[in-house]
Amino acid sequence: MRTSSIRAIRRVELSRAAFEAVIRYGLRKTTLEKVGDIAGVSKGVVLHHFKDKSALLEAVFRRSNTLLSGSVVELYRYAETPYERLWAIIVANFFETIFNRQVCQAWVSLISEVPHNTECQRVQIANNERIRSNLMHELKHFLPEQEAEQVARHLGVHIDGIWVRAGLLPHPVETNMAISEMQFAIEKMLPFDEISAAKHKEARKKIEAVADIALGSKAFKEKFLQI
Amino acid sequence: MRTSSIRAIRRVELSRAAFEAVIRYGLRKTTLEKVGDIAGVSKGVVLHHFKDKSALLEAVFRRSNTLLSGSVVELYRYAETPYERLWAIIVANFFETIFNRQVCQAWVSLISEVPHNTECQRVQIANNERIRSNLMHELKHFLPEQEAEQVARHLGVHIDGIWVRAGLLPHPVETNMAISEMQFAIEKMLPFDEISAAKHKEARKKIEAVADIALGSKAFKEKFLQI
DNA sequence: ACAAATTATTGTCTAATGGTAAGTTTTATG
DNA sequence: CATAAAACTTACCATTAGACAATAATTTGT
Repeated sequence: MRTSSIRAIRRVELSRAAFEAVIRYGLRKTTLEKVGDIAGVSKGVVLHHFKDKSALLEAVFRRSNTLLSGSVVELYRYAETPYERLWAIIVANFFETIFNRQVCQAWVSLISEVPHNTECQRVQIANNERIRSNLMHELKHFLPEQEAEQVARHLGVHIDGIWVRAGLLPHPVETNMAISEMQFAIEKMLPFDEISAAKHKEARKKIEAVADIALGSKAFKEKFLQI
Repeated sequence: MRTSSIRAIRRVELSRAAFEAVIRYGLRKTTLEKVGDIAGVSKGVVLHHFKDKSALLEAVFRRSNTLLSGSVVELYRYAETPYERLWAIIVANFFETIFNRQVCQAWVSLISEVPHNTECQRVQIANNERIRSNLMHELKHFLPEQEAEQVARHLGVHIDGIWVRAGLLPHPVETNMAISEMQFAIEKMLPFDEISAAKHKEARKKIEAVADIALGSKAFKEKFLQI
């Protein structure tokens, strides 16, 4: 059916517009009319496709999380060892396309919706759990189960922390800076000898190179910016 | 003059009411009228004392940060060694009075104001910088300058991360859990032998005991809940 | 190809909200 | 007590979220 496809397209257009509105005006000053203006339609259309403002924000929230998890999945495809997969998770979470001042600011604005919106809560928890489980899967190769769990939780929380900081600080946080802070934690928390240090270094380098091609490609960006 | 003191009292009452409103309804559903209701005054009074809604939220933001830094300062008074001062910073940031689901949720809601409100930004940055500098001061006793800086930044960011998680998760995050997660990071990032391990353990224990008395006291709570 | 049904879109209406401005009461001070 | 300043109230306006009905476009069944 094309009807449902049109509906799907409109919903995507509108949540993109809402995302843009949150970036431009902040959550509190984002109105349905401004969202409509950005999307080039009237306010009524927005409410035709989304039950209410909360439902729209839910969609925006889900959209930005899909962006993130999509990047991880994409980079994962090129990672061949536990070292590389670990770095794929880190690098994907801080790649410029999604980790930049605007997106982080929007994310910081949007999470304020979580405490009083169970659907956003669900999305957020699923997202945390996914990253934790991804990390856990790789860390088991380097650490005993119990310690791997602690490190996985630590790294997951720390990713959130860096994102919040990036959204709150007035100056942009460099991708390289963020990844290096994660590396600092990994070096302290994983067993490090000359061999593993070299493997980590190599893995980070390879994954960063792959990311520029895989996540930076026009094809991937378009796939993402449209869906 | 008593006039200005009345004004000061009202501003405190109103920002407390606004804080309560954010906890109850979430930032987006917090209206000036609801704030007035909680404070037992009409909406006009709120706007008489605060230029507009942004100014009110700024005050709420500043108030919650004062709560936090006040706890650190208070606990610091009882800490006598670098170990104890380090743990005072950690424990103060996660003491039940300020680290609980409601307050964390309110904090998560309020930080969405930061990106588009320079005054909130100023407060937030000052707060981050204060904690970083506090940590740095103690960590210099355990690590060389450069590494101490990295660890200080890491711990500071991680505190934010735990706060965000506590605000986003549907179940409460235990004080003990949060502090133990910080301890995990400290154990990994500071030099640990039998002697220092014992000193850390002792310091944490002492400071936690002191916190129950110093921060849990009725006098301190009243001083805080009123000012 | 065409009528019926479904879907997209717009415009209108209401209640609630942020904010203003004018007016009233209370308080401080000479 | 008089007067000025501050605290507070009320009435009001523009904007907003959201409901709803009317209209245009599009798909589907025949």
